[in-house]
Amino acid sequence: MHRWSKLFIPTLREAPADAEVASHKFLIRAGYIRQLGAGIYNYLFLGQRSLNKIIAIVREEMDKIGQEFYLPAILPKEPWAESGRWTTMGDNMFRLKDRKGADLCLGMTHEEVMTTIARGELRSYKQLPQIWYQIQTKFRDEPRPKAGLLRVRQFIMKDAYSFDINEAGLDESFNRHDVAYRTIFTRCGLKFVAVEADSGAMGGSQSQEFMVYTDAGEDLIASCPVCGYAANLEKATSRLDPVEEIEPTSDGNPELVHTPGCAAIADVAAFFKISPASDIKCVAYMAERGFTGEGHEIWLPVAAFLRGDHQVNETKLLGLLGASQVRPMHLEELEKYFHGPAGYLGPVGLKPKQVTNPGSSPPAFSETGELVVVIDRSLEGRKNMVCGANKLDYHQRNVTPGRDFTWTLIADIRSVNEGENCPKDGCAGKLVVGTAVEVGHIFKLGDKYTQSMGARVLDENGKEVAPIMGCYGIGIERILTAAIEQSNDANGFWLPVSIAPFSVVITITNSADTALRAAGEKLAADLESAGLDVLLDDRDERAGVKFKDADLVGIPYRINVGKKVAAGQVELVTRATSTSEDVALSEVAELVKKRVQEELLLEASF
RNA sequence: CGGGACGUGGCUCAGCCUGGUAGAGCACUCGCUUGGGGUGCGAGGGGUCGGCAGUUCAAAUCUGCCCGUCCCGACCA
Repeated sequence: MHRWSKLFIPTLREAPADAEVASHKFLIRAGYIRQLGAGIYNYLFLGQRSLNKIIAIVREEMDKIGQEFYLPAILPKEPWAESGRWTTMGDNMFRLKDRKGADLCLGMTHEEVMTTIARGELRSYKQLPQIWYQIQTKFRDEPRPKAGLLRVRQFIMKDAYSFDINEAGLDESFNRHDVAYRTIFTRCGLKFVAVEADSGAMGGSQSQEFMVYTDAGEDLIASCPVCGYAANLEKATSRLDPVEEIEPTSDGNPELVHTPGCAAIADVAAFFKISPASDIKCVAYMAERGFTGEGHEIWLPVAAFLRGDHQVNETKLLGLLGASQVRPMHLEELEKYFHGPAGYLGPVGLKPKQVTNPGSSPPAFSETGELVVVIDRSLEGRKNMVCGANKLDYHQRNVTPGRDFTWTLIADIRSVNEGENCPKDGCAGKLVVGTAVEVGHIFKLGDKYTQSMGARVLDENGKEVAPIMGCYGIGIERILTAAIEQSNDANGFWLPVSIAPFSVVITITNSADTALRAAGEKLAADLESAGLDVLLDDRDERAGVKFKDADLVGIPYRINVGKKVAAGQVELVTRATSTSEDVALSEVAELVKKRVQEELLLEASF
């Protein structure tokens, strides 16, 4: 029996000043967590209890498709050196040395270690497929931890890895995770959406994120309310309405125009009395692509051109270039590659590098040419546009892509905007953009790790092949955080029964009244023997204090044992709706049990 | 890593500009009181004012350096 009077549930009347989002404030006020350092938290009794319930659900569903391992959190350098990520992971990896001076790191993900196991043990296609998972603490030295448990430096992750002999097998493993994840998030009571996602610079053919819409989220999701299309903004596309071209002037050929002080898109549009959609904007980057033999970064100059009213999507650009990062060009670099100043950059007269391995990814570029010129698809077929002239205070008009300038690559490198047309054929929907929290991610890795680390099995023809992998993650704390974000009010929050630390709290309104105490004790025992997690609030506090605490800490049901007990009645309060109903003391245990079971069934009935 | 803010008892904050006894509310302890939405009264305990150095007769207060935390951006699951 859990008696509140004996437990450590340090509730706070006020939230710490540095808590911004609801989940952060309430996790602390409700005594779930306490901060130890930036992005480092102690999980107290209620918090740990809730996380344990989440973990139990994850484990139950994962056991249906895979096998649970437990890998170390402290890892030697070698596997990371083999995959190349010892270098490329950069500062996000916590690194340390042992007493002998050997390099170690704290695990931020476990592809390498899992691949080490596969390499050592798997020999035949007959041993495939394999799905291995673990529930483990991960460490990532986030540049900016924030929002309580939303972005932290130590967190619990369920990570799974699949090994298959071929693409069809990977499809199957991927789909099984898709189903498992949907079941897990549904059972946890989350209103989630599965979206197409970017698979990152490491490649991979398919990538899907599980998102919960909330203002506290850091990801932007574009979705179509008509057909259900949903994608991370890093990946989302749209169909653009055709742009009405402006009429050419004079002979229709590019013409230099003096445009003093027009360094911004808005200035240019106003000067020429055109829509920004008829202006070509230039964003100049230096992109990092790998390392030289000596370990120096290789930087590539890149000019990205797109419509004046569009924004560069750097994730798309990175993927296109096979680059690990981009940064804006410095002034002297602009001068070197464009021979012109910022605000007046344009594509005419540039010397683009050429792709030397067409059709391959990532692209390789010729030595000839000065920079990689990338233009967005939306410029294809356009004409008579305005762009910078690579000369201070001058623009050009009558510029037509293809006729007046060429490029290295043409691709979708822009971010969609709310209100643009859904990209699905025949769909008339308009995209909406919302913020969301990522609670899970599944994606097809391919053979990057098995290839580079030398994992090989024999296929049915006796030929050596590298198994292809999928990897699949769930952020345990983020499930709790997202659940709080989606269900809170001024007084606190309420969790789904499946992940709440307790299903029901029994509030003895006056602990000094021995009859009430006895009734509460008996009711708690009854509910407990009915299989429910019960918290008995037997503290010597005023009723108001107990009500406030009960509303705060996330427990979905409350039974008030008070003066109506004399008439054989108690009150059953449903936290989510703040509704109260009088129920016979003799029947309330059965009723609550029924409600709880119904809710669990509903959550499990996906 | 760039920009900004902050650091005073467990929490929320005042005091700092203009240097001179360290404060309030909440929380905590004890007593009484009250007993259905954070009761009321009284008496208490608790703070190297983030750290170090400097200026000064004297520093929470002024100066410098460092550390830490939060927010925006960059980055990232």
